[in-house]
Amino acid sequence: MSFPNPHIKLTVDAIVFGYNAGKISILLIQRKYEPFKGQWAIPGGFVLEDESLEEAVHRELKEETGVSINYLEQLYTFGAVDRDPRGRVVSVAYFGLIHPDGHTLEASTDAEVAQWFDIDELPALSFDHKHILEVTITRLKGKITYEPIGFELLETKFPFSDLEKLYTTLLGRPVDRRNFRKKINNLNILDELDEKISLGAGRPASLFRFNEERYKQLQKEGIIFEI
Amino acid sequence: MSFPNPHIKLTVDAIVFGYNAGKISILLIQRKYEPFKGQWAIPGGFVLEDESLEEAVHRELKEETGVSINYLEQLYTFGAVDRDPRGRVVSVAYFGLIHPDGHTLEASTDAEVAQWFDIDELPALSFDHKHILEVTITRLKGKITYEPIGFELLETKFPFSDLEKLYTTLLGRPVDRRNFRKKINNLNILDELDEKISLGAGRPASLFRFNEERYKQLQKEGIIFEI
DNA sequence: CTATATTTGTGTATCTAAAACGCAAATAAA
DNA sequence: TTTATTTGCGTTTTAGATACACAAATATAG
Repeated sequence: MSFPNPHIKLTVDAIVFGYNAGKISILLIQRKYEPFKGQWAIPGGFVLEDESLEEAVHRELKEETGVSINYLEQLYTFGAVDRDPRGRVVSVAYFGLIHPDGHTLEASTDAEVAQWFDIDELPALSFDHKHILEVTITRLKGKITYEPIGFELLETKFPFSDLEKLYTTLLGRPVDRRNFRKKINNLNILDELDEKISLGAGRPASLFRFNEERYKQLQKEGIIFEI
Repeated sequence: MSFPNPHIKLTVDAIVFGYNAGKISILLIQRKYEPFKGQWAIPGGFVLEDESLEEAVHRELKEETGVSINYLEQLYTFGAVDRDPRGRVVSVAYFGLIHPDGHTLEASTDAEVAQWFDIDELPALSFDHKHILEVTITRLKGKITYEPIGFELLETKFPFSDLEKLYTTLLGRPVDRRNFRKKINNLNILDELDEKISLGAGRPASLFRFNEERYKQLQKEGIIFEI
C-alpha cells in the first residue's frame, strides 16, 4: 500500500475538572462557529502539523478558556466514523484537574464563553461530547479509589476536612474520617503547616500542603492506595 | 479558526501477545516497503476514511499477519512530531492476547513475513515501535495484577498448572499454588471438565475451560482481582 | 460571662482477607 | 516395587481494613 491521503482530521479535547464548595465541575466553552454554533462543548481543537498532541491540547485549552494547567493525562481516542458532521475527525481526549479559584476564565479563539458547569447540571453538548464526558467521569471515579489524585483540585493550603469532603463527593459515599486520615498520613504525602484556620464554629483546623516530591516518589515505587 | 488541513496521517498498530511453553511472545511483521524496508515492526497501517479505529486495526492485523482476534483494547495514542520519517503520523495503539497455536500466520499486504518473537529476544524495530512495546508490556504486567486477563493466552482446555505458569511468567515472580488456586476458584471463572491429562510424570491434571459468560458478568459487577 | 453547639483530632478493638505452610493422592520413570 | 514428580487441597498466622467513642478547641446563643 502506498502512502495514502484520506481526509482524516485530528483533534484534541481537554476535559478539565474543578472542585469548589463540595461540588465537582467541568470546564466547557460555548462554540463561536458552526457546527453546533452557540452550543456548549469540551474545549479542544485541531492538532497542528508541527506540535505534539500534548502541546496541542495545552495550547487549545489556553486559547479557548485562558486556563493553563501543568498536567493533562491522555484518556482515550475517539474515532467513530460519524462523530463530527464536518467529516472524519478523530479526537484524542485528555483530562486534568485544577482548583477553579486559581484560574481566571478568558474565552477567545473558537469560543464565545468559557464557563464551569456543575457535573450534575450539564447543558446539552456538541458532537459526541456527552459520551466523552461519561467515559471520563467513570475513569476519574475509578482512578481515585486506587491512586491519590485529587490534590490538584484543592487550594495549595487546605484543612484536612476539605480533602475528606472531596473524597466523599468523588466517591459518592461517606468515608470514615479517622481511617481516611490514617491512610493519607501513612503515605506521608501531606506536609502539616504551622498555620491554622477557623471555619465558623468548632476547633480550628491545621492547614496542610500537598507534597508533590513525595507523590512522584510514591509513583516511582509503584505504591498504590485504596480507599 | 476555519477547518484546517494539516497533513497529519492516522495509523493504528496492533500489539498482539502470545504465550506458549512458558514464553511470552509478540507478533511482528517484516516491512515490505520503505521506510524501514526489511526491518521488523508492529503490525498496523493507515486508517481509512470510512472505517472506525477498531475496524482499521482488525483489518490491518488480518491483512498483515492473517490473524483474526475478537478483542483488541485501545492502549495509547502516540503523537510525537518526528516519530515517522514520512511526515506527521499519529498512531493509535491497540493490544490483544491470543494463543499462537490456534492461528496460522500469513503475511500479505505491506508485510514480507509475520512471525512470533520471544519477548526477551526482540529484533531491532522500526519507527518508535520499541517505545510502544515498552509501554504495552508495562501495561500488560500492571493489568494482570488486578484483572483476570490472560485466559485468552491459553488453549481452550488447559490444566491449572498452565494458568499458574502463565501468571508466574507474566508477573516475573513465583505465586503460591494453593493461594492462587483459591483466588481463581473464588471467582468461579473456570469450568472443570471431566477430562484429565497426563503431562510426563506425576498425577494427571484435570482440564479446565475459561467461562467467558461468567467473566463478563464479573466485569459488569466491577469485581476485581488481586494476585 | 456561661452554657451549648460545632468542628477537629486521635487510639483501640474487631473483623476480614491475604500469606505462609505441609501432606496425601495419582501417576511416570527408574 | 520403589522413587521421583506433579496435582490437589486445608489450617494457621499475619497484616490490613473497618468499626467505633471521646477529648480538645473554638464560635455562638442566651
